[in-house]
Amino acid sequence: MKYIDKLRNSGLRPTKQRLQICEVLFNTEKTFHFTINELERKIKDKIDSKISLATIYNTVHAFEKKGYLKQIPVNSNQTYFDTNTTDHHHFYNLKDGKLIDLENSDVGPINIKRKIDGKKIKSIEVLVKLED
Amino acid sequence: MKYIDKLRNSGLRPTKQRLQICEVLFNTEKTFHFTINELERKIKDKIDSKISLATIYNTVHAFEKKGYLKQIPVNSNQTYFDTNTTDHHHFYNLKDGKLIDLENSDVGPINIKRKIDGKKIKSIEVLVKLED
DNA sequence: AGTGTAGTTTATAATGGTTCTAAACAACTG
DNA sequence: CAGTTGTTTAGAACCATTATAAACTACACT
Ligand SMILES: [Mn+2]
Ligand SMILES: [Mn+2]
Ligand SMILES: [Zn+2]
Ligand SMILES: [Zn+2]
Repeated sequence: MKYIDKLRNSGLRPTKQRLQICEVLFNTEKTFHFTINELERKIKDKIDSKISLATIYNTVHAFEKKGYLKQIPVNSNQTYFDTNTTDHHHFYNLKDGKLIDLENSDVGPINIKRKIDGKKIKSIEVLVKLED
Repeated sequence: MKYIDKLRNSGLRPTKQRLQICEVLFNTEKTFHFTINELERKIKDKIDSKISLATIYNTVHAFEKKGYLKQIPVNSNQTYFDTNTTDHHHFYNLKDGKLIDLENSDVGPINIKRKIDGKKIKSIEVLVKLED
Protein backbone atom coordinates (compact mmCIF):
# COMPACT_ATOMS: atom_id res chain seq x y z
CA MET A 1 0.00 0.00 0.00
CA LYS A 2 2.58 2.46 1.27
CA TYR A 3 5.19 1.93 -1.41
CA ILE A 4 3.08 0.82 -4.35
CA ASP A 5 2.63 4.32 -5.72
CA LYS A 6 6.22 5.25 -5.10
CA LEU A 7 7.32 2.31 -7.22
CA ARG A 8 4.68 2.78 -9.93
CA ASN A 9 5.51 6.45 -10.23
CA SER A 10 9.13 5.49 -10.76
CA GLY A 11 8.26 3.06 -13.52
CA LEU A 12 9.03 0.08 -11.32
CA ARG A 13 6.44 -2.64 -10.93
CA PRO A 14 5.46 -3.10 -7.31
CA THR A 15 6.38 -6.72 -6.91
CA LYS A 16 6.18 -8.61 -3.64
CA GLN A 17 9.96 -8.64 -3.39
CA ARG A 18 10.39 -4.93 -4.01
CA LEU A 19 7.69 -4.05 -1.51
CA GLN A 20 9.34 -6.23 1.10
CA ILE A 21 12.70 -4.62 0.43
CA CYS A 22 11.04 -1.20 0.70
CA GLU A 23 9.78 -2.17 4.13
CA VAL A 24 13.26 -3.06 5.27
CA LEU A 25 14.92 -0.03 3.71
CA PHE A 26 12.43 2.78 4.18
CA ASN A 27 9.92 1.85 6.87
CA THR A 28 12.26 2.88 9.66
CA GLU A 29 12.58 5.68 12.14
CA LYS A 30 16.11 6.52 11.07
CA THR A 31 18.02 6.18 7.85
CA PHE A 32 20.92 3.75 7.81
CA HIS A 33 23.96 2.52 5.92
CA PHE A 34 24.37 -0.98 4.63
CA THR A 35 26.27 -3.37 2.44
CA ILE A 36 24.42 -5.89 0.30
CA ASN A 37 25.52 -8.57 2.71
CA GLU A 38 24.04 -6.74 5.67
CA LEU A 39 20.84 -6.02 3.77
CA GLU A 40 20.50 -9.68 2.90
CA ARG A 41 20.65 -10.59 6.59
CA LYS A 42 18.19 -7.84 7.51
CA ILE A 43 15.75 -9.14 4.91
CA LYS A 44 16.10 -12.71 6.14
CA ASP A 45 15.32 -11.54 9.68
CA LYS A 46 12.28 -9.43 8.83
CA ILE A 47 10.75 -11.58 6.11
CA ASP A 48 9.50 -15.17 6.21
CA SER A 49 9.81 -15.83 2.49
CA LYS A 50 13.16 -15.76 0.71
CA ILE A 51 14.42 -13.19 -1.76
CA SER A 52 17.24 -14.26 -4.03
CA LEU A 53 20.54 -12.46 -3.84
CA ALA A 54 20.26 -11.47 -7.50
CA THR A 55 16.98 -9.72 -6.77
CA ILE A 56 18.52 -7.86 -3.86
CA TYR A 57 21.29 -6.61 -6.13
CA ASN A 58 18.83 -5.75 -8.89
CA THR A 59 16.54 -3.90 -6.54
CA VAL A 60 19.27 -1.94 -4.80
CA HIS A 61 20.64 -0.82 -8.15
CA ALA A 62 17.18 0.06 -9.42
CA PHE A 63 16.50 2.12 -6.29
CA GLU A 64 19.90 3.76 -6.56
CA LYS A 65 19.23 4.75 -10.15
CA LYS A 66 15.89 6.25 -9.11
CA GLY A 67 17.58 8.21 -6.36
CA TYR A 68 16.10 6.32 -3.40
CA LEU A 69 19.52 5.11 -2.31
CA LYS A 70 23.00 6.37 -2.74
CA GLN A 71 26.40 4.81 -2.74
CA ILE A 72 29.02 6.03 -0.31
CA PRO A 73 32.65 6.01 -1.44
CA VAL A 74 34.81 4.13 1.05
CA ASN A 75 37.83 1.86 0.77
CA SER A 76 36.29 -1.53 1.23
CA ASN A 77 35.80 -4.64 -0.82
CA GLN A 78 32.07 -4.14 -0.37
CA THR A 79 29.85 -1.37 -1.67
CA TYR A 80 28.21 0.82 0.96
CA PHE A 81 24.74 2.22 0.44
CA ASP A 82 22.80 4.86 2.32
CA THR A 83 19.06 5.29 2.71
CA ASN A 84 19.75 8.93 3.53
CA THR A 85 19.87 10.52 0.09
CA THR A 86 20.26 14.10 1.28
CA ASP A 87 23.64 15.78 0.88
CA HIS A 88 25.64 14.85 3.92
CA HIS A 89 29.00 13.52 4.99
CA HIS A 90 30.38 10.58 6.93
CA PHE A 91 32.60 9.34 9.63
CA TYR A 92 34.06 5.98 8.70
CA ASN A 93 35.08 3.87 11.67
CA LEU A 94 38.03 1.87 10.41
CA LYS A 95 37.77 -0.54 13.35
CA ASP A 96 34.37 -1.98 12.49
CA GLY A 97 33.70 -0.57 9.02
CA LYS A 98 30.62 1.36 10.15
CA LEU A 99 29.55 4.71 8.77
CA ILE A 100 28.11 7.53 10.88
CA ASP A 101 26.27 10.48 9.39
CA LEU A 102 27.74 13.92 9.65
CA GLU A 103 25.20 16.65 9.14
CA ASN A 104 26.15 19.48 6.86
CA SER A 105 26.18 21.69 9.92
CA ASP A 106 28.84 19.43 11.45
CA VAL A 107 31.15 20.15 8.55
CA GLY A 108 30.27 23.57 7.26
CA PRO A 109 29.82 24.60 3.65
CA ILE A 110 32.46 23.41 1.25
CA ASN A 111 33.34 25.78 -1.51
CA ILE A 112 35.32 24.26 -4.35
CA LYS A 113 37.28 27.11 -5.87
CA ARG A 114 38.67 25.23 -8.84
CA LYS A 115 36.72 24.46 -11.98
CA ILE A 116 37.23 21.87 -14.69
CA ASP A 117 36.26 22.91 -18.20
CA GLY A 118 33.14 21.27 -19.51
CA LYS A 119 32.46 19.43 -16.29
CA LYS A 120 29.99 20.15 -13.57
CA ILE A 121 29.97 19.05 -9.99
CA LYS A 122 27.60 16.21 -9.28
CA SER A 123 28.34 15.76 -5.60
CA ILE A 124 30.74 16.74 -2.88
CA GLU A 125 31.39 14.11 -0.27
CA VAL A 126 33.56 14.26 2.81
CA LEU A 127 34.82 11.08 4.43
CA VAL A 128 36.38 11.37 7.86
CA LYS A 129 38.25 8.25 8.83
CA LEU A 130 38.27 7.40 12.53
CA GLU A 131 40.80 5.35 14.43
CA ASP A 132 41.24 4.61 18.13
CA MET B 1 71.13 3.86 -5.36
CA LYS B 2 68.42 6.46 -5.07
CA TYR B 3 65.85 4.32 -3.35
CA ILE B 4 68.03 1.80 -1.59
CA ASP B 5 68.32 3.81 1.59
CA LYS B 6 64.68 4.74 1.56
CA LEU B 7 63.76 1.08 1.49
CA ARG B 8 66.40 -0.02 4.01
CA ASN B 9 65.38 2.70 6.41
CA SER B 10 61.83 1.42 6.19
CA GLY B 11 62.87 -2.13 6.99
CA LEU B 12 62.21 -3.25 3.44
CA ARG B 13 64.94 -5.07 1.54
CA PRO B 14 65.89 -3.23 -1.61
CA THR B 15 65.18 -5.96 -4.10
CA LYS B 16 65.43 -5.50 -7.84
CA GLN B 17 61.65 -5.57 -8.15
CA ARG B 18 61.05 -2.99 -5.45
CA LEU B 19 63.66 -0.66 -6.89
CA GLN B 20 62.10 -0.92 -10.31
CA ILE B 21 58.66 -0.21 -8.89
CA CYS B 22 60.13 2.77 -7.02
CA GLU B 23 61.40 4.11 -10.33
CA VAL B 24 57.96 3.91 -11.86
CA LEU B 25 56.17 5.32 -8.84
CA PHE B 26 58.49 7.96 -7.49
CA ASN B 27 61.01 8.96 -10.15
CA THR B 28 58.58 11.34 -11.79
CA GLU B 29 58.06 15.05 -12.11
CA LYS B 30 54.51 14.90 -10.85
CA THR B 31 52.66 12.62 -8.50
CA PHE B 32 49.89 10.51 -9.99
CA HIS B 33 46.96 8.24 -9.29
CA PHE B 34 46.75 4.64 -10.35
CA THR B 35 45.01 1.31 -10.06
CA ILE B 36 47.01 -1.90 -9.80
CA ASN B 37 46.04 -2.66 -13.36
CA GLU B 38 47.39 0.66 -14.62
CA LEU B 39 50.55 0.26 -12.58
CA GLU B 40 51.10 -3.17 -14.05
CA ARG B 41 50.99 -1.71 -17.57
CA LYS B 42 53.28 1.16 -16.60
CA ILE B 43 55.80 -1.31 -15.23
CA LYS B 44 55.64 -3.43 -18.36
CA ASP B 45 56.32 -0.35 -20.47
CA LYS B 46 59.22 0.97 -18.46
CA ILE B 47 60.91 -2.31 -17.53
CA ASP B 48 62.32 -5.04 -19.72
CA SER B 49 62.13 -7.82 -17.13
CA LYS B 50 58.82 -8.98 -15.73
CA ILE B 51 57.42 -8.47 -12.26
CA SER B 52 54.70 -10.81 -11.13
CA LEU B 53 51.31 -9.42 -10.31
CA ALA B 54 51.56 -10.80 -6.78
CA THR B 55 54.73 -8.81 -6.23
CA ILE B 56 53.07 -5.66 -7.49
CA TYR B 57 50.26 -6.14 -4.99
CA ASN B 58 52.71 -6.98 -2.21
CA THR B 59 54.86 -3.98 -2.94
CA VAL B 60 52.01 -1.51 -3.24
CA HIS B 61 50.63 -2.68 0.08
CA ALA B 62 54.05 -2.55 1.70
CA PHE B 63 54.58 0.99 0.44
CA GLU B 64 51.09 1.98 1.54
CA LYS B 65 51.78 0.67 5.03
CA LYS B 66 55.02 2.66 5.17
CA GLY B 67 53.19 5.78 4.09
CA TYR B 68 54.72 6.11 0.62
CA LEU B 69 51.36 5.62 -1.05
CA LYS B 70 47.82 6.19 -0.04
CA GLN B 71 44.51 4.77 -1.03
CA ILE B 72 41.79 7.07 -2.29
CA PRO B 73 38.19 6.20 -1.48
CA VAL B 74 36.09 6.07 -4.63
CA ASN B 75 33.21 3.95 -5.84
CA SER B 76 34.91 1.59 -8.19
CA ASN B 77 35.57 -2.10 -8.39
CA GLN B 78 39.29 -1.28 -8.38
CA THR B 79 41.37 0.28 -5.63
CA TYR B 80 42.86 3.69 -6.41
CA PHE B 81 46.26 4.68 -5.08
CA ASP B 82 48.04 8.01 -4.98
CA THR B 83 51.75 8.78 -4.94
CA ASN B 84 50.86 12.15 -3.45
CA THR B 85 50.70 11.36 0.25
CA THR B 86 50.10 14.91 1.44
CA ASP B 87 46.65 15.84 2.70
CA HIS B 88 44.67 16.82 -0.33
CA HIS B 89 41.37 16.22 -2.05
CA HIS B 90 40.09 14.96 -5.38
CA PHE B 91 37.90 15.50 -8.33
CA TYR B 92 36.63 12.20 -9.65
CA ASN B 93 35.70 12.23 -13.30
CA LEU B 94 32.85 9.73 -13.55
CA LYS B 95 33.19 9.57 -17.33
CA ASP B 96 36.68 8.08 -17.44
CA GLY B 97 37.33 7.17 -13.80
CA LYS B 98 40.29 9.52 -13.50
CA LEU B 99 41.22 11.43 -10.37
CA ILE B 100 42.48 15.03 -10.34
CA ASP B 101 44.18 16.58 -7.34
CA LEU B 102 42.52 19.40 -5.50
CA GLU B 103 44.93 21.39 -3.40
CA ASN B 104 43.87 22.24 0.11
CA SER B 105 43.68 25.86 -1.03
CA ASP B 106 41.11 24.83 -3.65
CA VAL B 107 38.80 23.55 -0.94
CA GLY B 108 39.55 25.56 2.16
CA PRO B 109 40.00 24.22 5.66
CA ILE B 110 37.45 21.69 6.82
CA ASN B 111 36.51 21.87 10.43
CA ILE B 112 34.66 18.85 11.75
CA LYS B 113 32.59 20.11 14.66
CA ARG B 114 31.34 16.76 15.86
CA LYS B 115 33.40 14.36 17.93
CA ILE B 116 33.07 10.63 18.55
CA ASP B 117 34.06 9.41 22.00
CA GLY B 118 37.29 7.50 22.12
CA LYS B 119 37.99 7.98 18.44
CA LYS B 120 40.37 10.31 16.73
CA ILE B 121 40.37 11.60 13.21
CA LYS B 122 42.87 9.88 10.97
CA SER B 123 42.07 11.70 7.76
CA ILE B 124 39.57 14.00 6.13
CA GLU B 125 39.03 13.41 2.45
CA VAL B 126 36.80 15.28 0.05
CA LEU B 127 35.68 13.64 -3.17
CA VAL B 128 34.07 15.87 -5.77
CA LYS B 129 32.32 13.85 -8.46
CA LEU B 130 32.29 15.39 -11.93
CA GLU B 131 29.86 14.78 -14.74
CA ASP B 132 29.41 16.39 -18.14
C1' DA C 1 83.59 -16.39 0.85
C1' DG C 2 80.39 -19.66 3.18
C1' DT C 3 76.15 -20.59 6.00
C1' DG C 4 71.97 -19.85 8.15
C1' DT C 5 67.93 -17.22 8.53
C1' DA C 6 64.41 -14.33 7.60
C1' DG C 7 62.35 -11.83 4.01
C1' DT C 8 60.79 -11.81 -0.90
C1' DT C 9 59.18 -13.32 -5.33
C1' DT C 10 56.51 -16.16 -8.09
C1' DA C 11 53.03 -19.11 -10.43
C1' DT C 12 49.03 -20.63 -9.34
C1' DA C 13 44.90 -21.48 -6.71
C1' DA C 14 41.37 -19.77 -3.88
C1' DT C 15 38.22 -16.22 -2.35
C1' DG C 16 34.34 -13.45 -2.54
C1' DG C 17 31.64 -9.56 -4.04
C1' DT C 18 29.30 -8.55 -8.04
C1' DT C 19 27.31 -9.24 -12.62
C1' DC C 20 25.49 -12.19 -16.26
C1' DT C 21 22.37 -15.73 -18.22
C1' DA C 22 18.37 -17.56 -19.62
C1' DA C 23 14.36 -19.82 -18.17
C1' DA C 24 10.25 -19.45 -15.15
C1' DC C 25 7.15 -16.24 -13.48
C1' DA C 26 4.24 -12.09 -12.55
C1' DA C 27 2.43 -7.45 -13.46
C1' DC C 28 0.30 -4.68 -16.71
C1' DT C 29 -2.41 -3.42 -21.04
C1' DG C 30 -6.01 -3.93 -24.16
C1' DC D 1 -8.46 -13.45 -20.69
C1' DA D 2 -4.04 -13.18 -24.14
C1' DG D 3 -0.07 -10.93 -25.23
C1' DT D 4 3.67 -8.36 -23.83
C1' DT D 5 7.06 -6.64 -21.13
C1' DG D 6 9.29 -6.47 -16.84
C1' DT D 7 10.97 -9.24 -12.87
C1' DT D 8 12.76 -13.05 -10.24
C1' DT D 9 15.72 -16.80 -9.73
C1' DA D 10 19.52 -20.37 -9.38
C1' DG D 11 23.46 -20.91 -10.91
C1' DA D 12 27.47 -19.74 -13.70
C1' DA D 13 30.80 -16.44 -14.90
C1' DC D 14 33.70 -12.63 -13.90
C1' DC D 15 37.52 -10.43 -12.02
C1' DA D 16 40.05 -7.79 -8.49
C1' DT D 17 42.32 -9.24 -4.74
C1' DT D 18 44.43 -12.42 -1.40
C1' DA D 19 46.41 -16.84 0.04
C1' DT D 20 49.70 -20.67 -0.69
C1' DA D 21 53.88 -22.72 -0.62
C1' DA D 22 58.00 -23.57 -3.04
C1' DA D 23 62.10 -21.30 -5.07
C1' DC D 24 64.97 -17.60 -4.46
C1' DT D 25 67.70 -13.71 -2.40
C1' DA D 26 69.37 -10.16 0.83
C1' DC D 27 71.70 -9.94 4.86
C1' DA D 28 74.06 -11.00 9.28
C1' DC D 29 77.55 -13.60 11.26
C1' DT D 30 81.18 -16.19 11.12
MN1 LIG E 1 25.62 0.41 -8.90
MN1 LIG F 1 45.58 -2.28 1.33
ZN1 LIG G 1 24.83 8.64 5.50
ZN1 LIG H 1 45.79 12.85 -5.32
